[in-house]
Amino acid sequence: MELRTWIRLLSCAKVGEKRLRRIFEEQFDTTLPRFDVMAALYRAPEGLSMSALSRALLVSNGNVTSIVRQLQAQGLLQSVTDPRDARSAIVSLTKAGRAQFVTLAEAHHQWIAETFRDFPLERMEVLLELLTELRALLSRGT
Amino acid sequence: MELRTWIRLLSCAKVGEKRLRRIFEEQFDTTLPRFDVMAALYRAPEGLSMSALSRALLVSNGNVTSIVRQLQAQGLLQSVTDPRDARSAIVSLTKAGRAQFVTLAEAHHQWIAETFRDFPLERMEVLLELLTELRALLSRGT
DNA sequence: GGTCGATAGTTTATGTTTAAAGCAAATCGG
DNA sequence: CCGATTTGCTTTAAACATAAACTATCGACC
Repeated sequence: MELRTWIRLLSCAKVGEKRLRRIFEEQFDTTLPRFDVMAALYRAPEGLSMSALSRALLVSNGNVTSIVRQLQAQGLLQSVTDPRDARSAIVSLTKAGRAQFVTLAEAHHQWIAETFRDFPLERMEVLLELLTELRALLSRGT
Repeated sequence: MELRTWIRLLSCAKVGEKRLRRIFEEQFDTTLPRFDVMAALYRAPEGLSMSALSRALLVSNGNVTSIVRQLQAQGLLQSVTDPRDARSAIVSLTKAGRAQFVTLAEAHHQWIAETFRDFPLERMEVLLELLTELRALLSRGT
């Protein structure tokens, strides 16, 4: 039963990500990881270091490097050296990046609203609580 | 709230997969996708076509090609042309593949048992049910 | 039989992801 | 002040993943 629950959770994540990837790809010619980076930066207007980004997104450091580079090439984010620490870069969204993110977030939200439309609110509350509990167990001993 | 639930679900999947990947990598020098392929084949002793595999695992056709090739190179699975249809290959685990899978599945099960140890059974039941319901919504209109 | 569309797989181009190795700057212990 | 370690980030190699283009076969219809 634990196995079934785990597999079902993975399946939900996979199906949903597939859908979202397609939306971002078809409608906006971008990808989910790029959206994730932009979302993290949108929540941190003062910017984030590469390490902070990689921690926030649960991806490796090298991975962030390449995604940031692409977004930077598109002019969606900027990177400046931290005056306190010459090793560290502070990455933040540009004006264009914020505008682009708002558009993407809108589509994201719309997909979520539509998908969860028929999911009763009180069940959603229970689900959120159970997932929170599960994540605590999963993160145990990290 | 729907957004938070969705994000939390993704987070659970990501953290868990990270753990599992590490276990498979460190202890058995293999990967999660290979395990997934082997699991699907273990459940189908008579074998599966490439298309059936890719449908079962929710991954693209070309992706299955490369993973199968690697497992084949390790002698863990075999591929024969379907006598009914020369286009189609029937892939199945070898004896060595089944033995290897049993070992991997054991480690997998152990990780799940340990992770979910403190998750009360009746909550687990509710979680499984909610995830099942959610997956139905996610798969809607595929 | 011969053509035409559909199906099964592979290949290719692009992108994501990790671990590990490497580099440069910061920090710490003497 | 100065070597040793740590920390922040990039690079590299290998694996995974997709979509799109391609090859080969099958089936159906004439």
